[in-house]
Amino acid sequence: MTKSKMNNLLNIFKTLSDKNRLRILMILYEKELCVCEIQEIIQVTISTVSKHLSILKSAGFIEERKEGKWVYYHIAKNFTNTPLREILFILPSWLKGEAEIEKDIEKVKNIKEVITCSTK
Amino acid sequence: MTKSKMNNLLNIFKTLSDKNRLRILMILYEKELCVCEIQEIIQVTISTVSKHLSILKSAGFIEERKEGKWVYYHIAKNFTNTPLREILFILPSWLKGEAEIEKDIEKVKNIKEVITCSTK
DNA sequence: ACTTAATTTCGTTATTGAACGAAATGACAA
DNA sequence: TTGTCATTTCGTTCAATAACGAAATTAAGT
Repeated sequence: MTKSKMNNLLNIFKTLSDKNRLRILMILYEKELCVCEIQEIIQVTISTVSKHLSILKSAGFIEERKEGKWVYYHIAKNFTNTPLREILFILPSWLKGEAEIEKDIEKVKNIKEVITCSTK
Repeated sequence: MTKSKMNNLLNIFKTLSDKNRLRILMILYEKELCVCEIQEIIQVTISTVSKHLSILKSAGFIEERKEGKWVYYHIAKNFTNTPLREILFILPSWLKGEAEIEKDIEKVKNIKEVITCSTK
């Protein structure tokens, strides 16, 4: 059963109506990251990060890739619909220069190559 | 005190996260309408319509024009920021063909030229 | 199998937001 | 100024959602 355009669009807007989800999207534009790395940057509990990721994923914004113990998330490459594709394309331009986002991106760059979530 | 890009964008997405507000926007693309005409179409109480309109207005999506006893609302012509302008431009294409929206638009076309809110 | 680490799920709490009806406000006409 | 109609504001109720910690799940490595 296919969702209506209306419900799909509402789901997209609701997904984007949370600051931490926008922050997560913006850091994923920079680099594919695992849950614990995202938690390092966003600074909420791991369960909250996981919940945000599941919301972003079910709306089609991000995709996951499992590798060993880790689950990596990246911006979606396969788009399920037009609004999603167009928003993913334009979103970074809307938040460019925002101080909080720039800080997060800076943190992404300082994340070590080898994952060391528990031995941070 | 200027709002941050982040808060502005969040406000835009929150404003668009409600079905009745999307319906109101879509009928206003068709034609400038007063509060009671919008109520006729959307079918919620007048106070609820008024609340939605104030939210749409404060986010910059619509503007008002007072004429006698009536307050007419139309899609904004003066944009306060980039995301707003771009979304207002593209939104109709995202909801084109949606059954519920088409029905609302049909109702707009059948609204009489002379306003007769109380003598409907 | 057993332990450890990463992630998800569950149950709870606190906040936000949509809807309603009633009361208040604003504008015009008699 | 009084009455009427359009709209907004206020107070309340109910549903949705973000956050947390604890428990459950999943995947290696020993």
